[in-house]
Amino acid sequence: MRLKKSFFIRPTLLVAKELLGKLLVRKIGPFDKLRVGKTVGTEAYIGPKDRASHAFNWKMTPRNKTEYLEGGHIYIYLVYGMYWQFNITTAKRGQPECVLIRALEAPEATGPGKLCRWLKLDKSFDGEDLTKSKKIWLEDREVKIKKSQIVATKRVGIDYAKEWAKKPWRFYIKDNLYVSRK
DNA sequence: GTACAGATTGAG
DNA sequence: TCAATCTGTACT
Repeated sequence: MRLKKSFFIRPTLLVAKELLGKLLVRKIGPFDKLRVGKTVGTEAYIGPKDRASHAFNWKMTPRNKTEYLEGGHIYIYLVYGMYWQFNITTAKRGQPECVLIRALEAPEATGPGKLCRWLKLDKSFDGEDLTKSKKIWLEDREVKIKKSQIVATKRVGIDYAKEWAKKPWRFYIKDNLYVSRK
């Protein structure tokens, strides 16, 4: 069952945690080639107060404007000139908050950059509505992830954000092989 | 117009 | 440890 708008329009930290264990479904190309992966790692970005967020201090640029969309949309952007980052917006329209999908349970998708390459996601998906799209969406599962299975640590690659870099806003499923980095 | 850092990755 | 690689942003 596809996740509805009401799932995403909730506190970002809660959405980040509850996205763990959900299925990301992607249909590719004219023949609807199917790629499905369980979400096993996420990070929350809560602009405008979060220094690590692109929308810190209400900053809005052509790049990050989709982060201001209503919960349930895709915010995708290029980092380091070569990797796409797949984010899902949360909260109400005008609130620049989102969840970065860092890890799927798929051997081809180790890391957020490779994840997008595997799913063939790029700028054309920026602003896509996950609750309506025919190409990509999230599905609920019978199996719920227990609280004790969720690990919270600091986020990756944002040391410049000083005290915000220490916030335990990265969530992943304990002992999952596809989460570990290096 | 120019300069430069960055929500990463894989090779060495 | 470090380079690849390029967009957005902040400068001049």
